[in-house]
Amino acid sequence: MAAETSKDLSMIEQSMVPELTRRGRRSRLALVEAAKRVFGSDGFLNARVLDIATEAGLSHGSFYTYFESKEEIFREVIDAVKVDMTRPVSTATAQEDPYETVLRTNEQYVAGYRRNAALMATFEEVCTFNREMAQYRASIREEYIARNSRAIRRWQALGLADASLDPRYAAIALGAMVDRFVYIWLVLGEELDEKVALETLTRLWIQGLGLKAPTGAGSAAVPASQRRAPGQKRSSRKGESDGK
Amino acid sequence: MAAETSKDLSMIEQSMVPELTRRGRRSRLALVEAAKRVFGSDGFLNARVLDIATEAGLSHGSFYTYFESKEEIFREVIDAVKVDMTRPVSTATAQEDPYETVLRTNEQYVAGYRRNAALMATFEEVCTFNREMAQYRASIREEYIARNSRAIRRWQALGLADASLDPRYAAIALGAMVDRFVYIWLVLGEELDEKVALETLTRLWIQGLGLKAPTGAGSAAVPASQRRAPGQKRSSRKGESDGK
Amino acid sequence: MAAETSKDLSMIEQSMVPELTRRGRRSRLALVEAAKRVFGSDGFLNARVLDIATEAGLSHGSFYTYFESKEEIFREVIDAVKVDMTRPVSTATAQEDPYETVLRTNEQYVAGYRRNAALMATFEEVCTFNREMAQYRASIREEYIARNSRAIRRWQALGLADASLDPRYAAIALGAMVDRFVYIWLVLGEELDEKVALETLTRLWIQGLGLKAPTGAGSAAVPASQRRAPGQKRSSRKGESDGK
Amino acid sequence: MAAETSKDLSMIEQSMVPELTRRGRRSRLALVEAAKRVFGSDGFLNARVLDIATEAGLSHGSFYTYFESKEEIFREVIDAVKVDMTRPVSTATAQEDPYETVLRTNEQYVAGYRRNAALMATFEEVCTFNREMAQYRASIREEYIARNSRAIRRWQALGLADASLDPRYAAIALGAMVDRFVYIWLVLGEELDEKVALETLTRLWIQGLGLKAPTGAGSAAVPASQRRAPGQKRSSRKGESDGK
DNA sequence: CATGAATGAGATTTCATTCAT
DNA sequence: AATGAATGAAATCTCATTCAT
Repeated sequence: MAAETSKDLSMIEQSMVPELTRRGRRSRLALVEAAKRVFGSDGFLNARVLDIATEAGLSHGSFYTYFESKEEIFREVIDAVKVDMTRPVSTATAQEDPYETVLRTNEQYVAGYRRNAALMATFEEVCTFNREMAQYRASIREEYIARNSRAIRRWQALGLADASLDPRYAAIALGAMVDRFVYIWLVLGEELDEKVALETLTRLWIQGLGLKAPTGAGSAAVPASQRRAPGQKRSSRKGESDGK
Repeated sequence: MAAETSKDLSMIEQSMVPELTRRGRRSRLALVEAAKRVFGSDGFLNARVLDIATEAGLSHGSFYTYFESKEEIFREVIDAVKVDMTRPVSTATAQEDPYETVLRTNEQYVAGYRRNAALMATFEEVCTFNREMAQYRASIREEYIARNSRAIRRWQALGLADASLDPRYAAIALGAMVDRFVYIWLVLGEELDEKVALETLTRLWIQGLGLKAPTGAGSAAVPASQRRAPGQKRSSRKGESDGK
Repeated sequence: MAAETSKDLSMIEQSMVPELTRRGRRSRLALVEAAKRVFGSDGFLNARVLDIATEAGLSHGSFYTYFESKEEIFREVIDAVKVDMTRPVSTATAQEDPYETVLRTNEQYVAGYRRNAALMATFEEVCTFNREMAQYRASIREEYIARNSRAIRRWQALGLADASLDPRYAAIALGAMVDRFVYIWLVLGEELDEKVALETLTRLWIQGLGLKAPTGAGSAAVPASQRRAPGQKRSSRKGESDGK
Repeated sequence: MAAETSKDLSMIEQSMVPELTRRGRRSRLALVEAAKRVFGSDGFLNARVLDIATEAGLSHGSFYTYFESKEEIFREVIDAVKVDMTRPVSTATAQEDPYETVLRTNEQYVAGYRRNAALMATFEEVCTFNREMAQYRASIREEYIARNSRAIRRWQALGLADASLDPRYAAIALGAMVDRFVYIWLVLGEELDEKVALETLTRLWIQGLGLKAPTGAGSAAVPASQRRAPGQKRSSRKGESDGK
């Protein structure tokens, strides 16, 4: 579900990049931006250092002036994604009712995910075979879980939420629901209506916890025409291999 | 959530492997079994054809007598996984109440996932970069979605479930929840108690849809001692690269 | 000075090369022979795996079927050199007088060195920057030292040799003299007369230890015409870099 | 054996470096001193221009203001070593007897070698693959040979030395002995006692030529405890590769 | 003079797949 | 059928040297 601050991987990086000239900083930045594009469209495995350098308008050897490896620049890219995803968009009013709170949070998560969908796909890719990235993602997930656990516990204490639910387990499950739903939608290309998607997720979340959702006025009615046959439509990804 | 039959990828294979001597069939089978072990412990990228052949007690080159590529044998392995996951364990009594129905289905899904956790991890890995596998998984997902959509629509028609929910969207979301939760648990190694996990998933599912769950008698209380700090513990996977 | 048996590096190798077909053995042998030629003419640093494979009539990837690295095949080449250098040419009659003994030994050493001069040069090259090779050479040297120390001690015990000399120090020094003299001669290309060279080395050795050398009948007289200005003439080495 | 003056390589350099400001001269000197340290500890191949510049407190690019290449600065370093090795330490009394003369010379050689052992190791390294350096070393060796040949011829003329020896061959051999002995000792790390080492070398030299050495009073007796198992111990060299 | 960014040649190594026996 | 030898594409990374500021 929601997003929050955490210790970034970038701390290490940032302390090591101080002494660069203006030109150097420009080149480094160009590499990072190029890496976002290349990783976003080719995935991690298919991305070549040469592609990134070329895309940045640099020679391939220059890459190594700024980064030690493809992994290192990927960490930096992902770190930027994380920062972007967790930027405190709306200073949510704490007084809102649970449904509104969850809805706002989901809206922000979707907005952030949408901005970074291609890179999130690549992040998932890397997490399947790279231990360090998997751990980084686990730490991000843990933040979400901790935050949501606290919210659930609070609602339980107020007698609003189902007390028989284990807050941590519920937080893991509901976080998984939102995260995976959005992945299916924005990465795998399942065509879904944003309004309906958000209302569905939020209502399931709220009702699942035993909280009260607003009566479904005109909420979730969707024209049948918007439903299509499933299947992957990752139009944003070019140059895919067939899995050598 | 639940599992069901579908057109297997294996159909193509099976029609192409008729003329095999007894010895040939034994070798082919040995390769598939070896591939399960190797893919399960090394992932797809790190698995080498040589390893599979050796594990099967065959020479390197013999592999290509039976399979055209690493992808092909992987498809066959995954197909076997799918068959195992969808085997109609309990012929569920249709009269059961929704909570029991969903609980049974989730139990079966977890049991199946547990039997194939290592290969499911590898399946996820491959789906991140291989279009064909991603589509295959999408088709499997679609079966689950279709089936669950129907169940939800039925419950809505009976006045049992929240009519304001779009059945397809809800089915996608709840399916994503179960699938991802189990992945976090059985693949990423989040240590969770099985009973609590199943009860949590089922209750969120049922209540999310506005159905009635049994009052949480002794259901979801978990000793705090069972909760641990998160983080990946995929002990079953050896030889992982760092993602070079 | 002299040569002798020792534990070869080859032991490890040989136990790992048993299961090769006739064709495989032929290829492997071709690689070793090619490596001798390439290392001999290009040195170690300038030799490329590709050159060796090509010289052996194989593709460059095939090299790695038989050897893990340039280092590994070099070890094998050097091991063959060592075996060739230490082959027990003449089972020297123990009764010979010291001068004759030393002369025979030096003759054999020179003969062996001459057969392997190009590779000895490369061996020296590698020993300057590779610890393992340096240690291997040190172990070979130690054999020579041990053997010569014993001989010197024996002669001292018989009252034939200067008792005030430390046998080990003398063995190191005299071994260094022969080894380096031959290197200057056969590797660096100092043009010297073989007969004079051997007599000079032997006489210095014998007299240095205080032993009796035969009166220099017609021994060491060399026409002045045979003496030329020094300077490197390593005609056998092509493709030398200028030390990039 | 001994050391002496010769035509330096540096002549060329010096004539090309006249127009340097005070600051320029300081930078250039800093580079040479830095190069001595870096070449001494890393060898030639492993030494990077970047390391030298950094060690000198200069930027990477500035190196090329003063030197055209790594080779060029190495030549200058080696030239300084040569000058240091051949500095006329003791104004030897010509009247001394041969043993004393040789002993003094060897003492000086050892002292010089000891001051420059790390760089002498690197010099040897470079000579194995760089023609120019090999020739430079050959020219230095030739000086030693010429000088010692003359000495031997003088002693033969005086009836002191074995007339059957060819002076040049003997000079080459005895020079090789001293040079290589000292290399084994000071570069390869063979642990030896200085006094015994010098007496052994000198006695072998003198007696080898048929000259009279002083009766070995307390000369070459060494406590057995000082003798250790051989093997390379080049503790002064860090960052050695394994010869990739 | 100094700087440090940019260049690019070059070599190693892996492994899926093909092929000759 | 089985074997295992042969192939070669591909990608990473290093570092001496050049160059623009």
